[in-house]
Amino acid sequence: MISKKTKYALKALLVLAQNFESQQLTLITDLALKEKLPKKFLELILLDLRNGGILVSKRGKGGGYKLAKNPEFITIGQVIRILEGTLSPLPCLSQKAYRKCEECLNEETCSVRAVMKEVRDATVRILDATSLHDMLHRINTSESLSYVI
Amino acid sequence: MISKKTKYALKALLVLAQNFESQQLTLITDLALKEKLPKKFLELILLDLRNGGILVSKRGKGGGYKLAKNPEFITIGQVIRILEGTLSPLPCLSQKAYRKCEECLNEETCSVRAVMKEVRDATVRILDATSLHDMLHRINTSESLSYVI
DNA sequence: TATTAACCCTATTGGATTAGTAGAGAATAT
DNA sequence: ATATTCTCTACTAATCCAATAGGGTTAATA
Repeated sequence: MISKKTKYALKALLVLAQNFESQQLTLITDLALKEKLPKKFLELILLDLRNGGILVSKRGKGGGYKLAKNPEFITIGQVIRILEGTLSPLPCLSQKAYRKCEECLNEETCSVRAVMKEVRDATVRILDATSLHDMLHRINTSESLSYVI
Repeated sequence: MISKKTKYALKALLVLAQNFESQQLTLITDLALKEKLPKKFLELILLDLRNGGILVSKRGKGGGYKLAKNPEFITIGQVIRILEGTLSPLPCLSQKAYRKCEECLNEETCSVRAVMKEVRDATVRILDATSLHDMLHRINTSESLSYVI
């Protein structure tokens, strides 16, 4: 399960991706209202995304947030890594946040690890290949909505 | 991330899968010792697996645990569903434990859900296709250990 | 330069979940 | 009987999650 934090982040980022062309800054308040997200909580999330290099902000009157780069170059994988720390189902599989499993005798021959590595690889393949731009587009293209068919 | 509970369960099940041919019962104590798992905690896990239909037990002297069916017919997906409740990254995608996302306006057009559905489908595809028997076999077959190459 | 708008940062909190531990109870073989 | 072994309920400490609170800092503008 991904956390609400991550889900809220993605919802807010999609709004910012829609606004990207305009070059304008968007207020936290507006993001919170538009997506029905708790404002103070969203503040923390946006701060994480900013520190993660995905957003840029401007303080003071006339301030706000916008994407740090084109929505085509921001992937869901990046976002989840910032907010969840990793995409891996086991700590011993994470690139970013590797930790040894203390009860594991031999990582090379651990078959739990081997299967979970397949899962991680499949997940990474999807999430690092899907950008905010892709997601925006996907809403309106029925062929990708397999659950509708 | 999968919980330690699930990881411990898989480790114990793999030992039981190895012992399956013998038709013999295995003691909780032996499973705990062999895989270095906390015994009392493992007791609870095995109970869950038994209630989930994956193990059968016998009490009293000469008692113990064994698999309820052939290791070929026990998948990692089943095990994770018993211990984690679901394989889905979002509650609104779970078959077994569906819950609506309260802040979500329209499930049909939610692109977060659409991407996560891809992840869930890929995960399910792997985990429901991998049995305990597969895992045991995989330890000794180098072609599946992609990280060795 | 005072005001106001907006993000920034730290701390706190209530509740849930995780990862166990404790101990008595029930079944079974000998 | 009694050893043994699983069963069941309860408890606990630590951590994480999902917020909320409130003051601090920055910047525009009148």
